[in-house]
Amino acid sequence: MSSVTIYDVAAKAGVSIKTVSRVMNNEPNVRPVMRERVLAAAGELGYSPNLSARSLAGSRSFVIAVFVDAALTIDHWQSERGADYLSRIQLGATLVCRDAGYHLLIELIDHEGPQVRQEVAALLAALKPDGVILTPPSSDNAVVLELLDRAGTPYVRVGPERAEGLGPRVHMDDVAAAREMTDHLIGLGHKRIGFIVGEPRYGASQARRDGYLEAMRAKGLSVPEFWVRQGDFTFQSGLEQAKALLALPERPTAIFASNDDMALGAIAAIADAGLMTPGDVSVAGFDDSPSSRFSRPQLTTVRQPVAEMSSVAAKLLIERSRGGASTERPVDELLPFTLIHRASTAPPPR
Amino acid sequence: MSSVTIYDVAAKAGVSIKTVSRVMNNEPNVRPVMRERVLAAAGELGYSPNLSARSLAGSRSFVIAVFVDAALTIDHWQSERGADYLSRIQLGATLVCRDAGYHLLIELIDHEGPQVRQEVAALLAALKPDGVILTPPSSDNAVVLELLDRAGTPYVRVGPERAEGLGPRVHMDDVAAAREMTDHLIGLGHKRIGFIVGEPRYGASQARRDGYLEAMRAKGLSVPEFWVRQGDFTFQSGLEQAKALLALPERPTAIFASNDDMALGAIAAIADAGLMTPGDVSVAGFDDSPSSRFSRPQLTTVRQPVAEMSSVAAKLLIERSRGGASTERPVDELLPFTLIHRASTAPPPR
DNA sequence: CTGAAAGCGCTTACAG
DNA sequence: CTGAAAGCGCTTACAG
Repeated sequence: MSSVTIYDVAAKAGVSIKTVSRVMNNEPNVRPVMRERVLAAAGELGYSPNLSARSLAGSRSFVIAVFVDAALTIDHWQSERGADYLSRIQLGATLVCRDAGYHLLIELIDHEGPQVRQEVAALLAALKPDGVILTPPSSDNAVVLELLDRAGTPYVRVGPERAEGLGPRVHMDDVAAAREMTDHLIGLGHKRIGFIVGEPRYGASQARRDGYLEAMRAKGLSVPEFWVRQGDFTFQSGLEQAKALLALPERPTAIFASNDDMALGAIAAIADAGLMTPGDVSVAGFDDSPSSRFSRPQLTTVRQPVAEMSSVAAKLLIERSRGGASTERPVDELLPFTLIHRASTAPPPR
Repeated sequence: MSSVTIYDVAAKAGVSIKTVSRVMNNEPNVRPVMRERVLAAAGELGYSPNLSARSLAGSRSFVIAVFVDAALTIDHWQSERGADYLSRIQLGATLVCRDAGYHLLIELIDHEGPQVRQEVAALLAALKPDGVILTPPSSDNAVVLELLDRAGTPYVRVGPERAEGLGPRVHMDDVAAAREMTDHLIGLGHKRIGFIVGEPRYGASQARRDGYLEAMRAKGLSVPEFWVRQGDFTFQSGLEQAKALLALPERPTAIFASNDDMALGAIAAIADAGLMTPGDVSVAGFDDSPSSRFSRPQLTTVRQPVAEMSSVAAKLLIERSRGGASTERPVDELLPFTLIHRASTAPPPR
């Protein structure tokens, strides 16, 4: 089917294509009468401007891209652990884009190896997105940032590990969140609190461990090395590391797993050991994932503003794409986390 | 930054832009020497063809769109139930698209109300995707199908409710899967098996109920009306409906919930009633969602080939986009499901 | 096997 | 407030 073009609308409305263009883009300097005529013609013909033509002729592509790490995402998907983080990123950004007439493209990027440079450069050249939302570990990747700068493509770093000076960022304070959760456990009376560290490729893993250590030290509680166990964000690793913690001569009365999947693994390990959560051992998680609510007991955890972060990122990029390089002040949005108190944490036994 | 165009490559290689175009598109009739020269020039300049220009000039856009229901998806996302189905659809299609140099666009469609027609038409006109993957309930939406046909946009219906004659489809047999799961329970010795129906807007809900009823009847087991409870695919509805089943004078010895979230709700209800799963009551689910593995006991469930369906759909569309309207035989791919036997089902007590 | 010309459907920059 | 011309970076259809 041959589609309706700007020429058809112009002919029907009896104006030039430039006037149609003005109306479609809400530009000023069109008499209301003209505007009405064009709108009517467009409506009758079912006209919708061709995105490729707009993109080629103009300076905007109406596309926002999200960069996610290919290996981690595929691994996450294929291990059937779900992809809650990516889902939330998508939710936040999609809704904003949709309202603004933009389209969201999720792009898998291979961050390891020498082909990053070429892959990202090709993507930017081919797509010419109006903006890119960078998720960890893209948010901190020097090559990606350099190529974006060089291409002049605006971007927002979501939840980056490294601080300012590297371009706009939207993030939350993982250190403070882990500290508050640890304080919550200490406040309940726990002194022996084990910690399960996450996948080292994510900067958040270190941040959460640091928050835990800070809180413990601030309260004068010593942290033997063997209380801090290396996990990888999977249920299985949570189960194994919790088992190791429970086997200690003086076993912890609480386990803080730095994500929910590992926390659920810890609860399973506690049950396997014939113990109760939280009666014998309290468990805290991090993420507020869907399964944190399905577990029994329901998990005490930290809600990250993931959808909010990507929503803010998308808004910033769309604003910028519309207004030209409007706000040149450095963007550094810190969004609040929330401690979700549920049933898996309680005072220690006795 | 001004980008590298086909003219730059042609100049550097000392050929016409048409030859560069031939090389970039792997077209025949280029001498190996020329090909090498062009490739070298393109490599040195870091050339990547502009997608908008290709799309505007040519007959392909290198974009595959996925239509998902806006209301259901937003609801799913915001209720923090995760979006496992969409994640799997994305996994399957993204990987295929990526390998083929295509881009995947997830588009939220409002299926209710009068604006569907305009919204979908505008989307197709603006994007001109090379193909559309329809997920339920888009797969069965008459307006969507009509507009796609009219626009001449190839599509594949994933998991449609209605049968042949409506365009290519890739699906699984929900009725057979529910029948087999019911047979599994009957085979364990259960005779009183309650069923929790899913959200009625999804065709799969009816299919699964039908499978359950067929299996029961085939074995000569009567199904009192109050054994079949209406849920809505949420944990909460599973909990409530299971509670109702457990309150029956002759309570069922098994509950078949037609998705995993409801099955987890049922397990919770059983625990709340001071009973054991599967010791007192067996529970079967449907979906093989991530949380089905995190639950205790782990859930016996049905694994749907969701990623495989979307992967097949993407392959079909890309093939078609490449080869012209190649295979004109009606596509009707039936993909196999798998019963996953885990710990939540066992013989009835006694 | 290779290339010159025309055109895809818009926006930009300019003129009036 | 409105429009005619040029051009965005490719592919198509044709000629040689």
